[in-house]
Amino acid sequence: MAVPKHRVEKVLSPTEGEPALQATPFLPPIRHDAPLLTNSQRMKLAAIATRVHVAPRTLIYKEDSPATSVFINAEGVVKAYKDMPSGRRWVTAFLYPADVFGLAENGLYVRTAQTVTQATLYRFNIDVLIETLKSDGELQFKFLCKVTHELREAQRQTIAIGRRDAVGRLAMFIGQLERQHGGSHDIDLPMSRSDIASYLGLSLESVSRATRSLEKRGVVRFSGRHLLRIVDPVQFEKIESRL
Amino acid sequence: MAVPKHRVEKVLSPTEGEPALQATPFLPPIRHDAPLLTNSQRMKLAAIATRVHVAPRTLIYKEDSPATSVFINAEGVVKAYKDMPSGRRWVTAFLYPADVFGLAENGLYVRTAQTVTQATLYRFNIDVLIETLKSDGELQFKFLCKVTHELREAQRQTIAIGRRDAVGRLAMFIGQLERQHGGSHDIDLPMSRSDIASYLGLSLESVSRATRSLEKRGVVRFSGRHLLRIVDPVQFEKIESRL
DNA sequence: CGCTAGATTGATAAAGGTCAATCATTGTGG
DNA sequence: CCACAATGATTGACCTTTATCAATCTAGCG
Repeated sequence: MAVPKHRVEKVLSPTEGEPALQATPFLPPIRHDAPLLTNSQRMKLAAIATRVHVAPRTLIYKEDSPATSVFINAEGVVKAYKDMPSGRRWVTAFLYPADVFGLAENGLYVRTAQTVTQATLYRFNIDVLIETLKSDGELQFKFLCKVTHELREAQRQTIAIGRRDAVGRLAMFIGQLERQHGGSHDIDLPMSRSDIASYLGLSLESVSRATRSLEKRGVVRFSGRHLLRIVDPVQFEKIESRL
Repeated sequence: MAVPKHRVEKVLSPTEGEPALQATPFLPPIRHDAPLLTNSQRMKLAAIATRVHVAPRTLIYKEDSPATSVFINAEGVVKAYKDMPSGRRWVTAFLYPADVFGLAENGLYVRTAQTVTQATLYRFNIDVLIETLKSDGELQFKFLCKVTHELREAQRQTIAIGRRDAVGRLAMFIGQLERQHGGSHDIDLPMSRSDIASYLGLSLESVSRATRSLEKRGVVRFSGRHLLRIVDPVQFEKIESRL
């Protein structure tokens, strides 16, 4: 990560309960809200990480550049995207707190990562992290669970994208965010309509029409462009899961 | 896996070079064809696995059933799918040799898995595998690389699905298979058109029209319904990567 | 040799993409 | 504090593309 002139990156000291990983493990016990990492594992990770604070819209790394770091998000939203030759942009993932990102392929980053909101990140040197994981089977297993979890989420997103109707795609996206917010019906959409469109494989006009449609039907209600409430959860669920 | 009357499953002894895992690791050296696992790692895995042979169209496990095994494919093609409430079926992945599948979520399988062709599988007891991985950081790291690799592939598929045009989606699918076959321009499509449609989020009619279109344009040539050759790789590449 | 599941082809209608104009919001400088 | 610029969002008209429904065809297989 380049450090620009006006210092968008600040190094901070580690904090209680961080870094965290969110995942549904292979085997029970369930506890969706239970932290995946133990306290001592968090401390072990914190000891080899740098905790940094980054401003909104900051580039974290670029596609195809040499990968030196792996990140765990502690606070804020980050987007990972790929710019296609045509000029079209694909947002492949939004990273929320307790998400890992920056896993390289053959020493290079696969996507470009950029903050959406301001964010707090734990940055790991990739070699140090790999060595730490190899020498601690229990800790590495947590990472294995996490990546598997993200694989399943990616496949779920594929299903969402495969839907033909824009309203359905948007509903699935909102549903993801709802779960992210711990099931609250008040949901924050920090990203732009254009980012949502790039994520859902829609034109931004379609996203706009879809939000409008949900609002008109009385399913959701917007307060400004980035805050919404699901006012008819039953109807919402029906739209979300209708395939 | 239920063992039916006419014995679709046969237990065999391990074979040289198996089980294998295919993945591009985090860091170089590259070598796409290089095996991820060392000989001794393969032997270690073979020692805790059962090698089974299964007939075409055999159900391996069902969605939401208790997960007891993890599988590594050694030979043949397996599909993983989910049946939606509407009756629509989503094929989320085709598993080829050196692919892992059956990674559970909270003790339950996430998809249904079924052989497309006849297949040879290495079956692991999930508890035994987890213990083995936890106690061998190097081996577990190979699995971490593999799952990360599959995560990236899943995201690439999402991009493919996001394309609007049927011909483009099909081209990306054929491109995947081409890479799977080690870059040969002669490609085997063992799955049905209907499976391809479910995988690409298209109607099977659209898949049919798309194959027809590619053939008419002289980009590919079919020999029967399950064998094709890319006769114009330049044109093919153009269609595949046009976004 | 006919039967059956899978595949192809055709006609129609629905849905989103695209282009273009307008509106809203945020941030900036006077 | 306000006016204005600039970016982002919305709306409308039109067009392209695919899903759907229906009929027909083909390849395996008993």
